[in-house]
Order: sequence, then structure tokens, then C-alpha cells
Amino acid sequence: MINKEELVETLTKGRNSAKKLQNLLRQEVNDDGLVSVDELVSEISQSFYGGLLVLNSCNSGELSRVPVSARPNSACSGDQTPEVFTGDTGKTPAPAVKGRRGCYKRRKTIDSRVEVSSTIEDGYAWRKYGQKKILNSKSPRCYFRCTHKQAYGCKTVKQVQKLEDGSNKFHIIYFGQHTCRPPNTGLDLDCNHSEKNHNLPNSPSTITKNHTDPSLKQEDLSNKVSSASGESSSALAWKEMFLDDFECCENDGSLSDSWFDDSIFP
DNA sequence: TAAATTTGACCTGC
DNA sequence: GCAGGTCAAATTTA
Repeated sequence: MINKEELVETLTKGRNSAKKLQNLLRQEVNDDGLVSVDELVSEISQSFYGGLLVLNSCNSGELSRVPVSARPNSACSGDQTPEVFTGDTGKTPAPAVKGRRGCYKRRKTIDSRVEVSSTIEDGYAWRKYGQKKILNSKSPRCYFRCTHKQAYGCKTVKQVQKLEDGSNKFHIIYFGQHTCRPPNTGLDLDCNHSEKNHNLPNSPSTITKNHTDPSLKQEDLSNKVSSASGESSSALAWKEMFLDDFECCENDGSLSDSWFDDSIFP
């Protein structure tokens, strides 16, 4: 019997080590050698990622999500997000009452992936741009786009909806892949803009601020943010933070649909 | 004061 | 016609 969780962890660790090795080699090889080093390490990285995908494909349980830090960075070189038109749709839009509101094209479900997680945190910074009550669903659906959409044209969006099976988990659908830096790693394989990305604020504060207990004092929230914004462990810290909130509410019996309605899904 | 969130309006696709 | 997805003004927050 394979301990899959341990296997995923091991593969992820191996892949991260490959990244570090690449960064080290980059400092020591000349331009001629750089290409082959990059190719080699990328191949290693892709192999790890492929292994993780295989694992996840035959796993519908807790391992249903590939750790964000293990995603291949190749996505940085190409934006596959379905185009969201903000103006020119090919058709002549009816004159809007206010500006050009609503001139867009609905995204398709291709290039999307689904996750079920106990937390909506994934290490990336998201900005909420909408919320919608869904028919026959108690929980509204929230819409997020990458915070770096403007800065780097990262068109990744995600939809988050609380599951109604009583598991307090979230159904998350991602559209497109990030063209900004990987989450909280500080390590880039082949992002053309890796240098400037390293200076980007990428804390998950955006998405978490309104997704924690609203009764939380501001200084407490700040403390949690700062303590969770470390380079290597921030994702874990934020996950723990969420779990703390959930457990806290569960313990006093306040973790109910109304809790989500008022805080995460007001 | 800038950035993020909320929320009603508007548009697309089925 | 309806449900869902996105926009953007208003509001809130740091």
C-alpha cells in the first residue's frame, strides 16, 4: 500500500530541489551552458509534475489537488486563459447605461481545472470581482481574478463555492494559468519577468482579508498576515490560519451556513 | 489616498 | 426568458 500523501510530498520536494539547483547553476554557467541546464532542470521538473498529475488522476480524495508550488512554470510563457473581452467583442454592443459595462465574452470551461479543498487559499493573491447567488444553491458563488491582472496581464480567474454536503469544503474552479510568478516561492524557472516578479507583493491578503472571521480585530488580522507571509511556508501558514478559523467556529458551534454567509459568503 | 470589496446593472449563452 | 458571468460605481479599509 502506497502512502500517497508522502509520495506527493516527496515528489514536490524533489521538484523544488530541482528549481533550487537550476538557480544555483545559473550563477555558475556561461550563456552557452544555460540553455542545456534550463532544459535539463525543466525536464526534471516536468517529470515530477507529471508524476503528481498521474497520482492525482487516480485519486479523488484528500490528494485531489496538486500542491500549487508543484505546478510547472511553463505556464508563465504562455497565457492560455480564454479571452475575456472588455470591449471589442466583434459585435456592436448595445449602448450601456454606464460606460461599457458588461461587454465581455463568457469564458468556456476548457483550460479549467477543479479542486475541492477545505480552504480557498492557494498562495496566489486574488481580487474578488463578483459574487452571484446560484440557483438551487444555498451558497453564493464568488468570482476572483488574479491581483496581478493589471501589472502583468495575468488573466487567471477562479470561482469559489462552498460545498453543501456539510463538509465545509470549497469547490474551486480555476480558469487559465498564472502568467505572474509562482506562489510564494521566489523561485522561477522560466518566467521572462521573474526578476521584477520577485519584488511583487504577492501575499494572499487580498483573498483572505474578507474570508476570515469578520469579528477578528484588525491588529490580529495584521499579525496573522505578517506571520503567514514568509517565503517558503506562507501557503501552509495561511491554510492553518483558515483551519484555525474554521475550527474555532466549529468548536463554539458557530460554523454554520450562516457563518459563511456572513463572512466568506456574505 | 490608493487599493480592495461590495453589489446592482448589464450582457452572453443556453 | 433565465441563469450565470463580468463590469464598474459606491463603499470600505489600511
